[in-house]
Amino acid sequence: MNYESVMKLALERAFYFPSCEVYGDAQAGFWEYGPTGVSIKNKFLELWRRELVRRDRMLEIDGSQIMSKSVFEASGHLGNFADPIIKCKKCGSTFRADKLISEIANVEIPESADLEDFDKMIQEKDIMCTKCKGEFDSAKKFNMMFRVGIGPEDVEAYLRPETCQSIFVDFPRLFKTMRGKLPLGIAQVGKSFRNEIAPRQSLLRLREFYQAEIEVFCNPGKLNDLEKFSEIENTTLRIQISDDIQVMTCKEAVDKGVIPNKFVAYYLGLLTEFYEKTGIDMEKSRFRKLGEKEKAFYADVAFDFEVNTTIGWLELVACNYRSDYDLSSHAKKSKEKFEVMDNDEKVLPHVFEISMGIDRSLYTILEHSLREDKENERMVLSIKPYLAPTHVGVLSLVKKDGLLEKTDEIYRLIRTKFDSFLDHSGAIGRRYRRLDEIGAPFAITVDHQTKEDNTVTIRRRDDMAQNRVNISELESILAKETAYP
RNA sequence: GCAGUCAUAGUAUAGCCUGGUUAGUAUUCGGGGUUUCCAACCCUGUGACGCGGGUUCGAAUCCCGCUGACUGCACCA
Repeated sequence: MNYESVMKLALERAFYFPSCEVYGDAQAGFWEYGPTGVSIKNKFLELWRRELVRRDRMLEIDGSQIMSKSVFEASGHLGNFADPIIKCKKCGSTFRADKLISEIANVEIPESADLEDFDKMIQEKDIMCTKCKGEFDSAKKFNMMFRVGIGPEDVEAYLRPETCQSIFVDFPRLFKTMRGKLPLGIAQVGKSFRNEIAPRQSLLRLREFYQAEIEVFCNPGKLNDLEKFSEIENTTLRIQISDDIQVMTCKEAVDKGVIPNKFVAYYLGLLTEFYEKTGIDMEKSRFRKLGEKEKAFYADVAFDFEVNTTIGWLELVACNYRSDYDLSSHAKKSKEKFEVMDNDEKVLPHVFEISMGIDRSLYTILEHSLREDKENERMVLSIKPYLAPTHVGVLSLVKKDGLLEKTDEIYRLIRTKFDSFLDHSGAIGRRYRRLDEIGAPFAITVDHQTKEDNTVTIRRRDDMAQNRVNISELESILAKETAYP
């Protein structure tokens, strides 16, 4: 389905909707998850925990969203996460100072240069606004981080622009107290905040968004010395090489040098196995190796996991080999020790990061799962049962003849075990359609026969087929059908 | 941030040009009835002009500002 249909469903069924929408001064880039959206998000994260965190024995933490200024001085965000901008005094157009100067005067000034250097060059070269020939105001830094003031003294601090900084600063304590051994994965789910210039397209470009990040700390001398690589060596990856997407196993990718080492390949393999289980159409996915100019300021080698949607390729995960950039910066700034022992060797670990965009992943799952069943005139969200916001609808065929009471009884039996929805009102077909739209994989219907022999029908969402089972079997059937893979 | 288009119930829309209606329609949703296994039908009810200002006797309609959405450019750790 397309963006428009997903958006319509999201609004109608409370998957997600704009934040503060009753007020006129609501700002772009902030969206809320409704009950249906939260339910999918929780299940998606549970799958993530199972397939990555637990599988790989990672440690999960939950850090602060507000972090001190020093953190971002060390991480480089205060310096690098800001763009030098200049604004025309006359028409108000804003430009990237470094880009404009290189375009017009053909002089390269690094974006991290002092602001005075930009002003000087603009004066020297007599650069005017390209739109209205107006004069420029002096250059300013636009930092994408949200600044906050702590306490009555208004002490400078920032909302984190990525969740991983707490993982880095917590690393020494975690390694010691959790009896860490390299390679060690530390994971975190939470919100990050970026003051985007142009937030767009609901969940796809937010100012406040969810990340599920994993930082794997490793011995840089042992990137090809990884026993568990055998677990995924035959997992196939789809990797973009020049203009083609090539399909190859993790092992082949390493042997051919497409991926620099087993360590990186291992995690790209895990990630692939995870996304296969989310129901995203993997035929529409690719890993793309980023060029020098595209990479983040801290990344050595970077692969983006991207998925093709109706609005183009969407970056769902950034996989960055950050080397010792973060740990050495924090070590230097904090004067704490970040080296650890790896057997007899003292090393400052390198970091490989798997930074997942949750909101974008959820959108993609919705887009790839939503389909129109024209034959039966219905919209169906064919989402994996273990990700469905409602597992099962519990319906009475009619309200009278004691069926309502019987239905309530069955609902009470399963409501704490599954996400269940009780519905008595209206035509049975309408109630089935409603469940189809929010992706409930099953519907239990109580009919007259139920009173005679204690059986109910179970209807399957995807093919509308029904079969009759005894009430005593319900729990085990549903448990089996909605279980995580 | 720039440019263009746009903003009316939960959703999708009509009305705006040419100012005056009880703001229409479809669907959804609540209550009731009837039928009972795939959005049927009948009765009934709830529900909207993004926010702020201006013009006018009178503004959903005309004007200005703001906010948002969409598309393109720029940006994107």
